[in-house]
Amino acid sequence: MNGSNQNLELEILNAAERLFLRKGFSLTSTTEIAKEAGCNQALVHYYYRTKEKLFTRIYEKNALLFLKDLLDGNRQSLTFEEKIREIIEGHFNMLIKNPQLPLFLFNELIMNEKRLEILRENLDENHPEVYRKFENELNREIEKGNIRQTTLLDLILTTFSLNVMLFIISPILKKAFINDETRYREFVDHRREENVRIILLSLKP
Amino acid sequence: MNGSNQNLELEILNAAERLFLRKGFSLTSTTEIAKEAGCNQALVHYYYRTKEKLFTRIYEKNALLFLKDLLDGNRQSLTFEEKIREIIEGHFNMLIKNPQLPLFLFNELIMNEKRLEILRENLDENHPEVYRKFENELNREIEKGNIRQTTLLDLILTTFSLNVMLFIISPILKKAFINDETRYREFVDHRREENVRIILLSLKP
DNA sequence: ATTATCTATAGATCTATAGATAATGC
DNA sequence: ATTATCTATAGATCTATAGATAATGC
Repeated sequence: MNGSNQNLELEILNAAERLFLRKGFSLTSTTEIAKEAGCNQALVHYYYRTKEKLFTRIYEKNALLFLKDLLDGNRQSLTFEEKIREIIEGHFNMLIKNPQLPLFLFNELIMNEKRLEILRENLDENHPEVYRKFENELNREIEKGNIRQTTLLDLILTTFSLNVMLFIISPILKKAFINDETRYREFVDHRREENVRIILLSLKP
Repeated sequence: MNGSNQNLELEILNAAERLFLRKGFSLTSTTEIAKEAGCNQALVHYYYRTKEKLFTRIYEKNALLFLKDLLDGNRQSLTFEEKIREIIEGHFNMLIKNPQLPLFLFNELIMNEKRLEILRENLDENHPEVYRKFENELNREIEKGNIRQTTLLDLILTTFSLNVMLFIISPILKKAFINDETRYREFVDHRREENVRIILLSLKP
């Protein structure tokens, strides 16, 4: 309903994104999307044909957002440890901007197996070289004895776990433990540092 | 459809639980529950009145299962470190038995704020003493200098994150990284040990 | 008599499309 | 002419209930 309607097609896409992210595919109706976009329900189908197609488009966009620059390695002349810190913090900060993203992606993936393909494609398309490059670096550091024996998968999973779960659990945190908005933000900052610390510690030989 | 129908009321509850856990509230219809239970759709409402009431009952049961003995401290004469290991592994093993639990609980919570109350009640009812007791122990260990300065919330969140995320992400893991079932189970065992290791390390002064 | 089970249906969605009308680009 | 927008509606759900029939407990 914002953006003064001069481009309804886009308005519908944005309305759909807001609603899908908040309530998921099955609880969001095209009627509701139309209402949120400020048009009638037929228009939603005129532009995007089916609810499924509209959803898939939004899911793809967000899967990309979630996976891109996960290991974005073009942070030049840093030590390996600094690089890891950058990656963890970068990922964490992306989550601050998009806190509903992980639950949305994981959940819709469970509800419809087709969506796994979208995630997988995005993984395949975007990263193989970046991955390989980072994995090589990791292995070099292990050989040098700077970090202990481990795998890229373990490192990614640990980072993912610590970073993502904070935001998945945040509704509970906010209402049951940290009701104050300022204290919540302080806690989030604290956890960013904590996660970096935990991961770096876990890599020590 | 199992259990040879002598108790349809229970059969319906079980069918509903299976479906709700797999597909969530909104994608599961009472018609489908009836079919899965091997009866007609009216019976579902006869026994449980509304879909919402039926769902709430199942949600409560699973919230309890998820939260109970999280810190169950009656593991007698162990050192604090051994106790922490027991807690982490106990939690992890509960997740192995109920891998769909976390995503189900978190997701339905987002979809309907009312469900937060159920989680909160379960937290309040079950734990205050156990929490306090464990927190005291934690603080004593900190004073003694055996572990570094930290809080119970941080410790719980870290444990939660590392343990739970593995199972949330496991569909992706299975289809995109570890296709072989045996290797997947090995990886799960490996992560249990890894999580214990990471958490214990993070507590060192 | 009471409880369990079934059939049938009202009423409320919701998605997708057909067909009419208005706006825009030549 | 073509594209955008609207109204109206078909057809497919789905939940909840009414009312009939079967099974069970005295």
